[in-house]
Amino acid sequence: MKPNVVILIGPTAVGKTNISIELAKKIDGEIISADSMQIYKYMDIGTAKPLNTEMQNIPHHLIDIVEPSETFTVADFQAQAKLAIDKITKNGKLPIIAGGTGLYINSIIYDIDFTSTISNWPLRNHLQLEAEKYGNEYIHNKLKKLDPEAANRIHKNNVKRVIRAIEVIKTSGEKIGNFKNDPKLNEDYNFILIGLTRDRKELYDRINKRVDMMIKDGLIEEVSSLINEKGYDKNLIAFRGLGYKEIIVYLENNIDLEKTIEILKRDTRRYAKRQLTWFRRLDNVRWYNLSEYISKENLVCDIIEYIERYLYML
RNA sequence: GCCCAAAUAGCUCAGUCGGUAGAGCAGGGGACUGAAAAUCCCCGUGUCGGUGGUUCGAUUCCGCCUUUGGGCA
Repeated sequence: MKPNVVILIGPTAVGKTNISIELAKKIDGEIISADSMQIYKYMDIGTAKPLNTEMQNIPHHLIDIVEPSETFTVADFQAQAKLAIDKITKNGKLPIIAGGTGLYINSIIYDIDFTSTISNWPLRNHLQLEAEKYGNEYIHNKLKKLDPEAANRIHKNNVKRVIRAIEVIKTSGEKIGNFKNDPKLNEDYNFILIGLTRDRKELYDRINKRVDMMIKDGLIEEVSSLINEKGYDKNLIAFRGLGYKEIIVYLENNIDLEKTIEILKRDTRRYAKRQLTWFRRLDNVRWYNLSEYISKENLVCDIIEYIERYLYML
């Protein structure tokens, strides 16, 4: 008997946190966060982490698990999420993976093997410098010689991915996989995919309001305390997240706060759009448009009905 | 009340020596296998304020009207 796993996806600010907790209460579930920023400790306001009061005693996994200075990757997420699924299942509970990081979701629902393609930061940095020195074309040509298919697929300006493709073939001898042509589903679990969305205008409205709330709740103080009091390097990968990178620029350059807030709102809107693009592509997702629901209760009822029907059919 | 200027994409504006128009921003679509809240690619038809006139032809020139700035009373 394969474990059942509910996967709850949707763009930022759609209302995932709230729905996931309501759902968990009703179906005796535990939540696994699939969020590349909420894994970091001390980054609370900017990542819109659920408050303890919001969680209502529902266990949450993979939140606050590493320091901002630590590196954490999809591979780490995949390994830990799978452990969490097994643990929750063993306890007789239903795992609910909820989050907006598309790559993390893919790492669970598709059978992606990360064991042989380790990362090599010195090589990455070296290639990065080469790209800056000799141009994007230069390292793209380099990839063309090593892995023509990957070079064909990856745009030359997407330096980050060109570098990763070179890294993979150099460290493992294997070519980087092609998700598109080979989407093998992970057969170890039964996935029930649930997508949350809203009318675009309403979603953007919620994003704008949430950014205003974050500022009111002390986002600026959070960022400055991480850097000035806790002493974290402002160049950390963790601080490339939304809300952190914009506020760091603001604190350093003394630019207009209104302007900073506008940029943060815009960047968050664009992020939500990218998330929707990512999730739209997944098959077998049951979508719910929250703009069409009058109450949260109705929505949760519908979702539960769908889950039950799904499990019954197995 | 009089004089001057402006009115063009959602916004800010450019432009057409008369042959129905293009930038930035906003916005939209897409890609995605160890940084992913990252990274990257593609997308511009709009009664050129309204209405008459001149003209083969007006968004462009002229008149009037409307609105918005500014100035003079």
